[in-house]
Amino acid sequence: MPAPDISESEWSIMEALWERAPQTASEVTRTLKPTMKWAENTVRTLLTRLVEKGALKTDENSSGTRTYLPAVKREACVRAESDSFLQRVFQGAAKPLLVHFAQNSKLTAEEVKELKKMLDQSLNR
Amino acid sequence: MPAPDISESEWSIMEALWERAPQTASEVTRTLKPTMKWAENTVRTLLTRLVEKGALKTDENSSGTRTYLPAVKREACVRAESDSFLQRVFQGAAKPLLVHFAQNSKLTAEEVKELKKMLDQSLNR
DNA sequence: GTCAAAACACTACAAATGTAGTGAAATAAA
DNA sequence: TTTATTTCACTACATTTGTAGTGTTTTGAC
Repeated sequence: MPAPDISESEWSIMEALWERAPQTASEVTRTLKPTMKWAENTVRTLLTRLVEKGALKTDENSSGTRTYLPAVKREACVRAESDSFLQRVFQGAAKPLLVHFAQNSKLTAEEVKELKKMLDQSLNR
Repeated sequence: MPAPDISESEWSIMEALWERAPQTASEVTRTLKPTMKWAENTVRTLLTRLVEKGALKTDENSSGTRTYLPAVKREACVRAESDSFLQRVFQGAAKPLLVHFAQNSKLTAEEVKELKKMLDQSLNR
């Protein structure tokens, strides 16, 4: 069960279902309506593809309608995407990546404090 | 000149040319030969596509052979890719991203020190 | 000048992605 | 039960990506 490849459009679907599951196709459509202006059939196609990829599972609910839910954990997908991004853009070097995002993000003092703590912890581990 | 979309294979080509430019198609092929085992024509196709996208420029060199060189700065592409990744996988929230990479990278004490400094600097700016 | 080697322009073609449309089947409403 | 609505399975189709092959044109080596 290696985390499947999830394309950009597909991520939106996954997020909706990681957020709340199970949902029917029309529920997902309504959930995403404000952000993405997709036809319902587009959402259905993406749902089907994600099931084929093994990223989602599907079920008939009591009333006979099909519902969808994640088959892979968000964490696993985030990890896979992150690794691939790290390789592709930063050639696997975490420090430059961290530098980039540290420099380009507006963080609050609070967040900076937390991050510094995390960094320290990452050392003796 | 918004940074063009550069696919995974294309990144390898770009890296070679950001590293050293200009290079002819065969030079790029030789440069990448150890890593990617691509036919020379594959490299040529990618070079052509990158020129079409505006990511590379091309020139006849004195001896009549065509040479390639970057038309966009690595920094700009890194930024574009990073932004899109940040949106897609972390919904635009830099802190979780930084937490993720801080936790999943083995950094040296030295690197941690530098990063903490960067974080501090990112504050008063 | 002839011929092999290198360079290049075109073409190829399958898989993945984005984005639906069509038509049948099931369900709810009248 | 006839009809309108919803759900779904299939099909569609243009782009992008990965990965070359073919065939022509140059060019460098005799």
